[in-house]
Amino acid sequence: MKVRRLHPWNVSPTEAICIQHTLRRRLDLREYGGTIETVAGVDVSFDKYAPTLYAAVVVMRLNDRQILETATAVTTSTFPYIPGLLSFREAPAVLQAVKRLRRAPDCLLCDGQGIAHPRRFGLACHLGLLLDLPSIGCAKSLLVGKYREPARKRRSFRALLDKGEQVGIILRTKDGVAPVYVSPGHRMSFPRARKIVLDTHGGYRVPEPTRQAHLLVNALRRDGPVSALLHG
DNA sequence: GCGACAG
DNA sequence: ATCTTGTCGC
Repeated sequence: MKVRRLHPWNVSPTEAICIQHTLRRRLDLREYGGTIETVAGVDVSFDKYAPTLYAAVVVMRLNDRQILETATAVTTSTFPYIPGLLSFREAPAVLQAVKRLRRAPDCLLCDGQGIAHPRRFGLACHLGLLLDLPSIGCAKSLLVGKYREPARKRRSFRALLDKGEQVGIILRTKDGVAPVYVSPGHRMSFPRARKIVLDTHGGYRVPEPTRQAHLLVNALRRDGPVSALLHG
């Protein structure tokens, strides 16, 4: 599928922040009315020493939660990991993998934040805008904001607030297990983001599309593309 | 100036 | 994120 060229990638951290301020204004955070039948989970892993990034995308159908397609990509990192600038390190690799999909998914589920970000432009926002797709950020830890612990039972949730505004929700996907941090990326509302995460839940803390993408990138990194094909 | 800080 | 076996708990 097509990828929009919104800006250069070989930029400095300062320029990256400037780009985030510019792109955030193009986000559409209204309730998306379209039908979402397929969700694409994306994830990235990297070598401890080699500057190699491994990306994977796993497309799941919401009806029966069946995996329809997967794609991977191996690239070289050109940007360091800096809190708040994660997308400038991981997005290029993810885009390469997504471009290889035969069919475009209806929504993107990312391993990171959406608008629950200091400049309201996390990885999910960036990818959603570049691919022109509704997107959701589902992170395993906090980047910004404050919240009160949700009840211990599954599906309990509380608002994630930052500087007086809601930027996401803290969602318990399993009884008594640490919650996940869900925030809209692009063309997405809080309620719908929460519903999609719960609908793609497969018994583990993180939703299935993202979890499968995680398993796939690790298989790709450890055992190479051949083994990754079997795991996909 | 001192912490906090997605993956 | 990555380095890694067993082990505590439901």
